[in-house]
Amino acid sequence: MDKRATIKDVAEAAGVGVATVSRVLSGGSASPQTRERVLAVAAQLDYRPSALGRNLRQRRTGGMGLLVPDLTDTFHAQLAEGVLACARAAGEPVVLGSTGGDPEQESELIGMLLEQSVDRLIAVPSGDEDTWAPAIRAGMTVVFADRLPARPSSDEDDDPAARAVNDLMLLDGVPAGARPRGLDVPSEVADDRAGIRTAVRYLRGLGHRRIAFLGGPGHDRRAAAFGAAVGAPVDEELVVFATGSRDSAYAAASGLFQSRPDLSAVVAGGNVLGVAAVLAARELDLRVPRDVSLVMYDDVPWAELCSPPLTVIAQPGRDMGYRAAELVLRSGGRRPRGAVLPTELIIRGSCGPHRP
Amino acid sequence: MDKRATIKDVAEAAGVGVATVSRVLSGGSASPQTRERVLAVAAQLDYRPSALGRNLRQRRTGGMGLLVPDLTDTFHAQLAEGVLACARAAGEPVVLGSTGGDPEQESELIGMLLEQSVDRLIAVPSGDEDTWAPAIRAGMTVVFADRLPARPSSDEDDDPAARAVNDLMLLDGVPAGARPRGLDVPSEVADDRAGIRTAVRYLRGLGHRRIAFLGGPGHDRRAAAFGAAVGAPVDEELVVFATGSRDSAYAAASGLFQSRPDLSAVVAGGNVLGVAAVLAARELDLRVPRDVSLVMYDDVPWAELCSPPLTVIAQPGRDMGYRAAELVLRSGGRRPRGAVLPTELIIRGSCGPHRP
DNA sequence: CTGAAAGCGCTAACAG
DNA sequence: CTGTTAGCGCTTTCAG
Repeated sequence: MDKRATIKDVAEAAGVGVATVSRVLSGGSASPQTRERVLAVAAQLDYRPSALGRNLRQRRTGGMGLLVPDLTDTFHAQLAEGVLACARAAGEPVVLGSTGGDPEQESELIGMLLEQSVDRLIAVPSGDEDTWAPAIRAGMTVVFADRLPARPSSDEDDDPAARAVNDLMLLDGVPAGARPRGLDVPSEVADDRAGIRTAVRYLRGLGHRRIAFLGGPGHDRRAAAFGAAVGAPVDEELVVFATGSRDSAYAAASGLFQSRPDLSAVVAGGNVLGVAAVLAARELDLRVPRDVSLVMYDDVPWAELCSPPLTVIAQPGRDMGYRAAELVLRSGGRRPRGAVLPTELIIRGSCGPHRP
Repeated sequence: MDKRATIKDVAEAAGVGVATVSRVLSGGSASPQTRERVLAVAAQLDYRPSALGRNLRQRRTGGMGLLVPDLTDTFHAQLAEGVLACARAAGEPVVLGSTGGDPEQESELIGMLLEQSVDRLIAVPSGDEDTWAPAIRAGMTVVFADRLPARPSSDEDDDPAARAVNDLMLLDGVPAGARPRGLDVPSEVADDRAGIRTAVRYLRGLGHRRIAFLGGPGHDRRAAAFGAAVGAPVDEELVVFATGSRDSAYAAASGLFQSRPDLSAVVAGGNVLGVAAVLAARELDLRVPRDVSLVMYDDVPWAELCSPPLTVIAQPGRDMGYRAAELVLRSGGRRPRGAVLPTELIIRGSCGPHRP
């Protein structure tokens, strides 16, 4: 009752060799006669092939790893649900890790996955390309979701021109592999350029001129898109970044509102920043949308909870995860580049006309 | 560059036997001299022991499985983060599965974990004890979190008296193992009896008499606690259950408000039901808290987003997950029974005095 | 079409 | 203290 039947048990009970059992169970050739008998015995013994044996033999674990910064960020949870749905359909296990947005923890988790011989990995990356190079080199099939790793800081400083080019390509969703010295990794990301542009245009149409962007780690593409959407010259003070924690997000939002009372609208780069903005505004007695209009990235179930309900830039988190999983599973054939998924501006009640 | 070094490589390079390498790396005895050499070579070769080999040898996979109904339920995400934090600290992998609240999918995932020889499992169960018996029988170490599996339906129907007793014991957090014919599984759950009682008393103190309970799958204990808190006779119409989807939650809330316009307060058994209640109330032009007071289970980051901010029964989701992981990892020694964790009523703005 | 045999990388006896 | 050896359960040549 405690120990499971092995392939050997089945072979003996069916009066065949283990190889035959293996073939039958993995769809190899066998006479209908034998096949039936083996299948019957296997069912009878409630035999389940051990992934352990198979994995060792094939020198790789099936399934995939999934690394996200923080599951309590509802968007990441949606993405994870998508990955899990695809994995479940494929009968494959998913090894999950939460990095807390910390490149170091990310590295450690990659190491752990390597140790487990998990050679397929979906990640919402926190570290830069240097963090990810080892994983690629180790032969892992990785797919990035939601965002791409930043370029190593040394490059940024050394070569601002290259960085600018890179940012532009980033915006267009050009895969890193096509970028100079980048990683060759497919990815599933949202069309941030279009998403942000639509939002900014919408706010402009409402009469807003001083629009701020409130971002978090990994929102560089969105910030760049914001810059492009508002057009030069960008008021740098209106682009602020938090560091990842909810407290930091709140502080950043609060600081923004206080230092720039002239702003009339803000675009939050993610749902965590969105709630931070609402809370900070409320604390400062700024009414949404009367005093300040707000558009938040991510359509989450509780966006409507706010009154008025939040206008959002929806991105298909679940699809993104599902597609990333499909991609990483198809590592056999030609590797598609991944895709840039559409966003949608869902207008609810958190934006109003500019009141001078 | 592509293939990793094996223990054999290290042994050869260090001029020792593989057993010695194994010993050194797992803290066995070895002369300082040898130990140092082995360590040096291992580092030099960037050797990482393969979990595959070890697992097969030990006929078990390290780490643990984690099964939750739905990650986009923020409480489950918090719980998962707790589990991941503990696992990360222990360097153990976590295989995650999302059941969608469906016992059948749950069974399949258990089967998948069995196939992977993952013999430690933390679960927020959806199926009843019959669903879980196979896992236990198979020798898995399981720990339940947040809730316990329901008793099989046959028992319920056959023996209402036993069911009543069981409910009471459930309320007191008596582990299933101590209940007649129950599963012997440790668990980490919140003190629902106290949590609900505190909330009901609070509402009573505000003058509310017609208080409803809005529950979802797995909220039986909370419903029972609610019954106990309001005292007999319980108005059965004021206790309603949704089936798991957000739509169902909304429908249940909406139906409740419409069928019983006399109710003045509702206790939502989880955050999903909480937002459903807010949305349904808003749709029916019921103001919170003027027309209806609301207390929601789960303190989530966005509870304050609502205006007024939601009064909640907080339960330590992260701790719950962390503790469950500790418990399942300590499967070697004596197995503690788990614990009933405290809840806290956090009063914000969604409850007001009863206005007749 | 089928069986025997050789390992995958590792640990746990068992000798030396 | 250390090396040799025997598998863990499975897939995959390679003969038959």
